[in-house]
Amino acid sequence: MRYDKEHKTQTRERIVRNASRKFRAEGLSSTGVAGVMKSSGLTVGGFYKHFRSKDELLAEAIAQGFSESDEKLLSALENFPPKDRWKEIVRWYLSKEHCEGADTGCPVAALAPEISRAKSTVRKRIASLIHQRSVKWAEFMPGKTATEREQNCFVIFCAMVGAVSVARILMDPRDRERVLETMRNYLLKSF
Amino acid sequence: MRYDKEHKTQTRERIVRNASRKFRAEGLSSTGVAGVMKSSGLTVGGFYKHFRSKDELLAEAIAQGFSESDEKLLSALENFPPKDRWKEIVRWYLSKEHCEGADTGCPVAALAPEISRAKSTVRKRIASLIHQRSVKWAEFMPGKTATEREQNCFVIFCAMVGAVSVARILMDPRDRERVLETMRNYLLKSF
DNA sequence: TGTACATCAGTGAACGCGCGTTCACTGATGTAC
DNA sequence: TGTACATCAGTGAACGCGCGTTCACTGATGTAC
Repeated sequence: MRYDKEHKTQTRERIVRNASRKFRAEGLSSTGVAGVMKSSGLTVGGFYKHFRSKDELLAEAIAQGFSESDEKLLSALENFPPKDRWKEIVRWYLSKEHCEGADTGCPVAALAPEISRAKSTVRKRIASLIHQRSVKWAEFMPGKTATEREQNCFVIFCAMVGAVSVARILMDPRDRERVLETMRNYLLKSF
Repeated sequence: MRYDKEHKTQTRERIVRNASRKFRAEGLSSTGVAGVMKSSGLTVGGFYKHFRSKDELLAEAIAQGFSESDEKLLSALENFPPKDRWKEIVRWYLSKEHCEGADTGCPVAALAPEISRAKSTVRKRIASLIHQRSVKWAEFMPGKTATEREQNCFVIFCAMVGAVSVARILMDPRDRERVLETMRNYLLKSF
């Protein structure tokens, strides 16, 4: 073979990583296959040596976005005592950095309505990822019982998704910060 | 003239109304000018007798979506005593009907991330509509002072946007209903 | 009252462009002899 | 050790298609004379 054994795997991962950012930054239908390949230093033709279709890339890129943003979050959480960890999730999710860095942030806040219009194979996979993450996050959440933590997890998660989605529409940075701050204060004092 | 004086205005309004639904149902970049004209019983060519560009239609269609869904909501509110009106807003926004009828529902829940990627002329106009509506809704919201009501309005609005956005991704109707119900119960008991 | 002309909402073909996908090809390497 | 061949990640041109936009045209009507 022309390249070492791991070369293809690495190229594929690079494509997925770049696609993941492009999708979150520019949206699902505005991001093209050619652009993704170019941003990975490749040409269009090679795409189908790695993926069967754009939809296959889509699903993997969003999955990558979940694990990427989760990894960043969960490793930052280690420095906090278990009881305060949910507060740290709230602070990170509703931070100026996350609001401004859609390309490296939560795929749900960046793409929710477009995902709900995607092919059901894609939708199904993302729905299951949301579920998985919700279970993972629930253990950090406030609440006495597991059910309570799970419910609070969904409430807090959805509330944050909405706040970031709305904040990102606003043009004035001060307006954006006000939306984030209002939600942050509210959530932190309510649980 | 070929048509009566009001004909052109009526046609334009019809195009905006149809576009408004199509945008909310299919997304901003997936909805084409030709499709909008066809759904209004017209052909592409005539579009530019009414609008300077797709972006001009976009802004007006989203504005139309706001006033349409607000009108429906506010008229339903008249049957409830002022103190309970915010609860009715929550019940409507988090209803199964609203979740399933994106095309006639709140444009923010249906389009937030795509709006935040739109041209700044469009974004600016929508941001101001969100602001206006927030002021209008605030008077129904719980809270002792105007500031408190305004803040609660943003918290409740964002939380609902997130819940509907997330619910719409899920494929199982029971999962969707669970997300909506959890948020509904939470908001109604928290203010 | 009758005729010629102006108006203008709407038509439908055409424009260049970018899309997702296909395909014959390249060329550096590993393998067989 | 040296040569011929197979492999296969990546290339780049081409495919049909739908997009936003333009434009010469139509044809029913109102207006001028």
